[in-house]
Amino acid sequence: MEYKFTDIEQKWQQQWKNSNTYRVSNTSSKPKYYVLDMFPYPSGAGLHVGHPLGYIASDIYSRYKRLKGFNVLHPMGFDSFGLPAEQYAIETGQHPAETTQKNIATFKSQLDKIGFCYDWEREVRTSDPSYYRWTQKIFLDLFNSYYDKAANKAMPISQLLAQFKNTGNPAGTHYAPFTASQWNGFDNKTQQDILMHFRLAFSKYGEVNWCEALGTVLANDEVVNGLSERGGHPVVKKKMRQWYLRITDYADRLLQGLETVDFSDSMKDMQRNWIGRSEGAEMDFDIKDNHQKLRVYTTRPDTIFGVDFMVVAPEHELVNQIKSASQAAAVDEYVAYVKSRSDVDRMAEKKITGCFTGAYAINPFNGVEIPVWISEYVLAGYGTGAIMAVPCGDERDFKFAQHFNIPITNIIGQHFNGQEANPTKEAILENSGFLNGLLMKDAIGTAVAAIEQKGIGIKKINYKMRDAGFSRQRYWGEPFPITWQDGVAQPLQQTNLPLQLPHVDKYGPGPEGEGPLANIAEWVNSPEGRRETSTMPGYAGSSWYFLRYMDPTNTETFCSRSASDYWNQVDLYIGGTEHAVGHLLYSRMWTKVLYDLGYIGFDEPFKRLVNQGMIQGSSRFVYRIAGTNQFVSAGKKNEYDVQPLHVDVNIVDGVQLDVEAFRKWKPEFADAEFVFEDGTFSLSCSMGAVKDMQYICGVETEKMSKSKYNTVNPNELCDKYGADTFRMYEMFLGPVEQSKPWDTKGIEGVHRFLRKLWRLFFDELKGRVWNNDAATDAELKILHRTIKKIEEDTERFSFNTAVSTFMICVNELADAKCHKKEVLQQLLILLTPYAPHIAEELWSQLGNSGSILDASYPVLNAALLVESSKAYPISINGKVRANINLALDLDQAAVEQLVLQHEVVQKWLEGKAPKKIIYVKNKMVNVVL
RNA sequence: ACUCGGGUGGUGGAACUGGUAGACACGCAGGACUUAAAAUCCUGUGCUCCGCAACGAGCGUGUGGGUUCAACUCCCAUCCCGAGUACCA
Repeated sequence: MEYKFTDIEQKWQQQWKNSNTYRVSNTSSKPKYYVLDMFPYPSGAGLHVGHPLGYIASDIYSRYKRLKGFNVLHPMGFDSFGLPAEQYAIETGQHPAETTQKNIATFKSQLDKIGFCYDWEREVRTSDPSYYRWTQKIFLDLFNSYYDKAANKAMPISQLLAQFKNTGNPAGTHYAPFTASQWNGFDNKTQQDILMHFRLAFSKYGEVNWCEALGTVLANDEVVNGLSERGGHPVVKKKMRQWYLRITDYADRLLQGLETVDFSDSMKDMQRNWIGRSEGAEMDFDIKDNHQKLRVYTTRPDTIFGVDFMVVAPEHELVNQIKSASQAAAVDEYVAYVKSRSDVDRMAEKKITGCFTGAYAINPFNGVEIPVWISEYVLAGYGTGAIMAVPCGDERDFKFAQHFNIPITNIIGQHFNGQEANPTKEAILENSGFLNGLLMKDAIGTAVAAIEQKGIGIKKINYKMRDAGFSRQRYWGEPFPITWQDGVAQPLQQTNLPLQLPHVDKYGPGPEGEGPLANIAEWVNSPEGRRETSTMPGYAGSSWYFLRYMDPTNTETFCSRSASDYWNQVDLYIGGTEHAVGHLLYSRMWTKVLYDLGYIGFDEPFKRLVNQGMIQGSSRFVYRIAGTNQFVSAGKKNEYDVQPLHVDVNIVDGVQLDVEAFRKWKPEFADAEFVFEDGTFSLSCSMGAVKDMQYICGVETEKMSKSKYNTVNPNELCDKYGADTFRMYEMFLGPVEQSKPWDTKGIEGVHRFLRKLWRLFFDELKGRVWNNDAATDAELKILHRTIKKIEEDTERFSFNTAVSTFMICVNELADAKCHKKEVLQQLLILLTPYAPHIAEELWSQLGNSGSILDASYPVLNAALLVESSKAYPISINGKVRANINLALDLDQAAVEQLVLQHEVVQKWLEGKAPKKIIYVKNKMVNVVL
């Protein structure tokens, strides 16, 4: 009986489906465990071998946890709203709903082929109205909430409204103060406009990243180097009315929350950098001969006496009010120049530019007059849009001063060499008035105190992170449940949700930069007013999907409190690093809001995050002699004028090209001729493969993509070797977290292992070979060593070494000719998470009924691993020279005595006594001469 | 430039708290079975040297130094690769 993996896998996949093996209940006496994959965007290309890496890892862990007695939630769904589907729709004339439907079907069939244990009854799709009605509902919650700074949490906006009515807005908030009577005197529009400044989801005119080619606004993290992340189109700044999420109010909690979760250091670091918290002070400088004050932000108030000039962002509103008559023309010209420069220009050439405004600020501590400049290196959007420049301590300020010949004041003595700025905090201050003699890092506090005491500034914390843009001028996304009446946003009643996306035939942009929805008059003009025509961004639906899996069919709420209380946080979340600052920050924020509003009982969504590495493609090249249909082997390519062409990796064995397959690959290569590695030449006529005539391809590691012909379809590997082999091979390739190029070559080794395992049970000739004999101690030792190692490896996500452990175990059992059920049965349970199909099959062949997933996990008998004595290496001065057999219960003194009697040790000692003998229990003995 | 990872055989990678570096697998070489192939099995495989051989010696984890009886592992310096951020005051 041989290992017929195709039959076995089909049989069990069907069996699992029929008996609902993977259905999960929300009521169980078992402890819960929630394993989640970042759900995929169902693109038209289907899965390639890179995608399932994380899914296999999570599947292994889920099955392992289930065997260990947990009630495991392991769902899957689709992030099915988004730009590519819409782009594809425009290109092919199909509706995104149709293509999405088709793509999801392909994805699901591919996933099922690998044998994942998803509970498909919990599947979610973000583009389903039954799903996005809740995305819209949560949006309304965001819209109807504000961040209460005192309580440090989100509260219903009705509370704020009551406060405005009764006591007004006190001084010190981000909005100008007003009294209750003032508030009550405002008309509705004014009141609503003010409330808009507090809502967590709010609308305002703002500079946005506008991408002309895509016809939409992009979030900061969707823009890379001034180009769109998708497609690489230029992005410009544009003023538009947009929706935003007030994520900046959560900056501190997003930062603090990182302390409570188990993410990798680099992941936490990326989030910290993105949030970009900095502590400093804001202070006002009087402008000479002018009533204006210039407010700057600095993290180094200790350097206040080293300020040689001020720099204001060119867009700053103060510029026009303070520029002197003589400098006005130059300032206007410079501002025009800056406006003409796009982000791409700025990135490409960073040169020092600027213009003196003619105005002077007064240093409040010594009355010195400081020239005020404008320059594009100061950003309008950060801090106050103005800085105090300290050239001896800041590199950019220094270069600016040098470029414009501004004299530099040295306040750090020898620490400043005049050649470059020194940003140290360890210097003793000089030329610094009341700060003289203080260490800079101590002077920061002193300076802030003085600033606050003078009433010219306050301590201030700033963040790099901006509020998140939340609207897109696109069709394929969630419509906003908002209508506009006389410039006031009106939320839709919750009972009217979902607000369904209308069907359109044309996806072209609407007028004035609006989205395609603006073209549908009957939709835009609703009885309640004019509908919002933009849609929500891709991250809306993915910010809360992990909650919906807990209670996927609830029609009363997005997720009942009892369900979210039971499943609680995602215990293990697996996905790529590319979502470090996008999805992960947004979903963390949404979770905090839902927690603040009392919908859920936890404020961090993901307890532990594991980032799987990217599997890159390993491309193969053939070299065509320019202008001919002749191809040169890699080793000879330098002798000709060649043009490298990507060749399908699936017709290359390692690096050796299958010449016949190549001729059949594309019609243009049908009569290709070859110059082989040994220099021999082939004729175009078909000829049998001659052994020594090898065509060697070039190799390069690149991103996996169809156009590079380096994609490998998991379906084909499953057909050829079986899903179990495929799963184990993906794991065997290396650590899950590591990126690595795909190489199909080694898959044979894993396949051989599974066949060898099969032969422990069945022999091709003899048939059944497993038996019911009692296992020997030696055999049980092999088993229990494996139990121990597999458990350790699985727990710490070291799946590659776990696969090795299985191989060693099977090799040892085969060598020992051990075919005993007592041992094999336990081994199968260990193997189940990794190779579920073959484990199920052999489990039932051994005469067990029911799924192996309901078997009890083997218990380690540690006593079986203990040896009575052990061979220890003896090293002399760190170098191993001999071995000695020692009983395990010996103490240091007894070991020393035995070691000294050892003939090799005596030879080295030459009659002298050793300095000391080190005995590391269970490891080794070292003699120091 | 800054921050975070990472450099181990021909290749992918093991070595968990410092304790016999190179597990396991691929590849390669040789052999058995076979008319032959496939499949399977066995042996060898870091480098260098000595020898017919058993055996033995030396060198080896990017590079240079240090701590230690003992370093892939810890410390200092330096080079290279990858990821992220990019005028954030």
